[in-house]
Amino acid sequence: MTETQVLNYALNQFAGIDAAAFELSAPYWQRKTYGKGEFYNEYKNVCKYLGFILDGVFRTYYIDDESAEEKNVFFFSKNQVVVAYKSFVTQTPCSYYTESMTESTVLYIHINHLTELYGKSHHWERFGRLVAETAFNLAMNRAEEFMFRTPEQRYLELIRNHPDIFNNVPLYHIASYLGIQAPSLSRIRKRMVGK
Amino acid sequence: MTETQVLNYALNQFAGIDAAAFELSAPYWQRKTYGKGEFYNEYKNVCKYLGFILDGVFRTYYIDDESAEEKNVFFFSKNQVVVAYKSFVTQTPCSYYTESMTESTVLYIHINHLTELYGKSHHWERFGRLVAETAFNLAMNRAEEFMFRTPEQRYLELIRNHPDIFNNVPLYHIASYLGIQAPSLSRIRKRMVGK
DNA sequence: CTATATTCTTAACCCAAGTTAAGATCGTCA
DNA sequence: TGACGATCTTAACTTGGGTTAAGAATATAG
Repeated sequence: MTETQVLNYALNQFAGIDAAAFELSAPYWQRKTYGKGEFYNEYKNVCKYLGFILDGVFRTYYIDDESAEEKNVFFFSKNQVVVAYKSFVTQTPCSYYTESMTESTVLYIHINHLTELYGKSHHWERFGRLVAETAFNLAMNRAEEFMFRTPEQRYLELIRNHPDIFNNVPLYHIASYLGIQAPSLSRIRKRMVGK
Repeated sequence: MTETQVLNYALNQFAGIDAAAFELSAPYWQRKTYGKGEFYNEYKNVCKYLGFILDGVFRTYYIDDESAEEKNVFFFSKNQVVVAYKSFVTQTPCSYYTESMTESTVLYIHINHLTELYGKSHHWERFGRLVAETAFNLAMNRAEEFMFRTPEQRYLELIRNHPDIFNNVPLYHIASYLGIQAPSLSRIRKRMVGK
């Protein structure tokens, strides 16, 4: 299966993009590989591309002014869209950094081309709406994790729902994602051995 | 100014809905008043209406299975849209309760009518997109408050950004919204007197 | 204006996460 | 294999929120 076929299949699964609709977009997709630590988009940059991850893991993080600490906000992995959503849809500077945590491969499309596709086919409009809903769900899930769950519950849910991330990311990055310090995660893990 | 004019003006401000586009929607808007404690939408119900608050304050809350506690998720007040967004766009049962905290007046429209309007005018499509973006921003802001701010910082930002809510809602509801218990909020307030 | 309910604060104690620094473990590559 | 860097755990101590229950302040209604 070629990379283009992988993309076509994934877009079909995600938003019912059929062969004809995909054909419209074909000239616009570009391919890029990222080294470990390379940025997909940086703080204060406007995110101009929507990416589809063929392989690899990305993280979006915030740098706290006061503590100067990095706080992980989202992880994105294989067969998912990677984008700084708010920056992308409003074309305003981003508050976050999004970097590759591994060697990664991405197919990406420019916002102008995507906007063009919206006008050409309701399949692509549907895609746009589904990306918006996905972004909302991602943000809302994150809010709910913090509002309703303890760090220990968040840790267990991460393992259950995102084993791919848990297995490919150092624990100190996991801790940051869970909103706690590395020693706290160690204590949680130790506590849980008894259970 | 009639209530309809208020609505027209607000929709124009929010999404550039002009007189002609508003005219299309006019037959669909209905009016309802809510007593204190009355529900806009309940847990397990599908949210079928998008509301515009002419007057009053609503809260959306979650009931924690374990603690059986109510946890406030969002407040909605005058001149804002009130809706259980995820339930509304996916037409699936809601995880939350949304209730009126005061005597309130709402103009609301059924999802089927709104969908109809999407097809009739790009102004309404634009409105739909902006509601989606608003919902995303609301959820993302909430996630960011919990990921990056302390309870004290969240308290100060609530006062600064939403004085209308701060001034019209009992402190124990504020505490719940901030993700802490009432005694903790009291301690925070006490600490701050010195500053 | 008092009685009553609601809301807010306080106190005492507990517990989990933060902080800092040291040391253990793991991986990797020369 | 052995040494270095990266990652993970542990310890000791601090800090702030949770919990419970009591009491103070504030609204509201009769």
